[in-house]
Amino acid sequence: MAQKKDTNTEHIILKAAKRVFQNKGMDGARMQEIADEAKINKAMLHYYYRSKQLLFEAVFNNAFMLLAPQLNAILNDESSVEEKIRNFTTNYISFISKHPYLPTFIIQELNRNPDFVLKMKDKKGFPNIEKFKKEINVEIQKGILKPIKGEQLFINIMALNIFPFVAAPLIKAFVNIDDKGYKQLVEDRKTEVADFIINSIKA
Amino acid sequence: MAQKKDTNTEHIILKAAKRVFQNKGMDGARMQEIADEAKINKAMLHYYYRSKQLLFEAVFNNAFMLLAPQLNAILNDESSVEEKIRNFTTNYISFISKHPYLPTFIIQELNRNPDFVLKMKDKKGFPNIEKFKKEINVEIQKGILKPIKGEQLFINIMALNIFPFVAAPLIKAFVNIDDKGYKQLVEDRKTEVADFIINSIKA
DNA sequence: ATATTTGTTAACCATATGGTTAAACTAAAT
DNA sequence: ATTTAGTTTAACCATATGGTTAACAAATAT
Repeated sequence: MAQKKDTNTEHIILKAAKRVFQNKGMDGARMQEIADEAKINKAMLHYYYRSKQLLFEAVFNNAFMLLAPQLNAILNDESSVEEKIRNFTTNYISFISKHPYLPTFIIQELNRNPDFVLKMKDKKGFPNIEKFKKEINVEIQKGILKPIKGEQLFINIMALNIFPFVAAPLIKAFVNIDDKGYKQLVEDRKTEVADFIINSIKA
Repeated sequence: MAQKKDTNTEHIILKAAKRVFQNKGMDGARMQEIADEAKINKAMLHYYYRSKQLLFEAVFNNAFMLLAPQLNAILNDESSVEEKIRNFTTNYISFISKHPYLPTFIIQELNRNPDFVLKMKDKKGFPNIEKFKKEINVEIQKGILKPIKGEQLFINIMALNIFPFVAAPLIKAFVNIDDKGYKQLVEDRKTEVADFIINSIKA
């Protein structure tokens, strides 16, 4: 029996699909374009992934599973809240700078199909906020932090870190900067954002 | 001569197109679906708007021109920075709660076609950040605010206000709340977000 | 060696889709 | 009443698109 060489063609397809789905989204992506990108016959896409939907889901799961550990870093880490925020902010911005498509892609497709996230919730490794909430409350009790709800703080951290990537074109226009200026601005945020948050919540 | 009744059919089409484009985006939207939504013949869409692209642009400009004045409120208002942030946060969250599709739609389509924002920049009423930056610097000089770059503060304000709407499905999953809980959470943010920002920047 | 399974391609198919056309309809102007 | 110009519809068209098929090539098992 000939063994599947899944490492080769199948992976080439996935990488090509990633590039195309990232840029065009599910609706805008074309199977032919993915085939061209992978430099193979269009039939191969169906041979390995059956349908556009399944190929898309492979790409989406892949993207989501890349992002989830980043969030778990802040949620399940053992350090103090301040340390966690500083570490997360630097790491996350570095990480996304290398994969700038990721947050936009995930958010866009979840808006298109909100049920999608329910499938994710079941999988282990899906970010859970409970431990983080407890730690916030402990530090509030200790007088280290001002009172704030863990949910709201978590959303604020996400917002300040992720939004600049999701809204990049809008920000470039409003702040009136080119790609270089934008890159610098994002780089500055690695420390700016952490300071901004810590300033706000420290008692 | 029969007079154009542009107010009627043309407007019905635009409203239907708005609903469909909001939910499906340019790529996911179908002309037939818009026609069905408007309860008219598909040919009418082309009669009044020539092409899908032009109909889409009508919807997009409409949406953008609805959002722009909201941002100008904070950028060109005469009150103190703290007042501006408090007013903007309450008003903006109220406004978007009534049009929850708006930010997602605009951001999604700008990512699909970043050149689009360049056309917007020329139009008068396009948000400009310069006055806001000066006012920040003045209040920093006066010792009212801690040092912060106007651009970064502006991005932070945008992020904290807009992100929860753009990433609604993600947030609902992470924070593990239903629609009702999400609504309450957003309602709370009308004051939470302003406090969070002010806490951070006040000297 | 050869049968068998797996990988790959070109050609094809059904349907969806944006867009067009020509004719019918409506209502005001003459 | 008839002309005139805008409005609306059904039918149509060309092309794009996701997906399939059948034949062929390559690898593996017997």
